[in-house]
Amino acid sequence: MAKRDDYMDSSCGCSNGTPKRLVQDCSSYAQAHAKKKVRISTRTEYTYAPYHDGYQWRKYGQKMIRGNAYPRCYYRCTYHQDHGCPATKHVEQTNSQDPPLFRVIYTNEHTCCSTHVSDYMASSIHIQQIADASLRKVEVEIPSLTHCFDGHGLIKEENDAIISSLTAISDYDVATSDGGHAAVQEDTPARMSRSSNEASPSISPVLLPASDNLKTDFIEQLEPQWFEPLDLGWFI
DNA sequence: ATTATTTGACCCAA
DNA sequence: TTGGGTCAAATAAT
Repeated sequence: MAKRDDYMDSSCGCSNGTPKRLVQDCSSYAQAHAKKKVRISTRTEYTYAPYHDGYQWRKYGQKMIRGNAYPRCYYRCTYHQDHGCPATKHVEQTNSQDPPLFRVIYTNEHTCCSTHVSDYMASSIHIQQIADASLRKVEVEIPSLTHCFDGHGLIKEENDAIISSLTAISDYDVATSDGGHAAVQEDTPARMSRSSNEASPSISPVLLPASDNLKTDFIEQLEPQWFEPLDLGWFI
């Protein structure tokens, strides 16, 4: 097995193209350790979905950090061994709210561009974050509504409608930004990925038109705390 | 059987 | 000596 410093010599050639989030700190700095041969880029993000950033990660450790209530989990790129990708990330929960907010510290850029998902998929993952966060918040505040309709839940259906409508909006953006090559009605990798995610709600393959009313209602129901970490600027 | 995760041990900089 | 980061054997999941 490669020693821990072996991959530090790799160059960081490609941008990772992760979905937009609240980026608190984005910096490059020379490590204090003299034996490190390259500058190591790091950035810290806060997100409600630390495990869905468009890349595949493998956990290699977990540690309780002094002064923290929650453990820090260590992940490296799944293709670390195959392609020598140097990207790693640390994930730690920052509070006990519902949904909990996570701090994610990314170290090094991906060099395994084969793992890089399209902006389309990243955007879809972003939509999923918004919908899931919205669903969890409503379930906490109005738990009785989640038991409507034989347990399938009114809220879940609303959630699916939100996802469908937001996806339609996103699809329109993609279709108009890539010269019309995006096939809105086809099953996309993003949609297939979502359907295979056990934590994700099911999504109808039939896309609903993006309703201005729904869009407006959705935005009005969101409190400012949901805008900032999820960066809804692109949506508004 | 293969792949991913868990977790105690180890390394090393501060 | 301490604490953060990583290793690697054991275990779990697929």
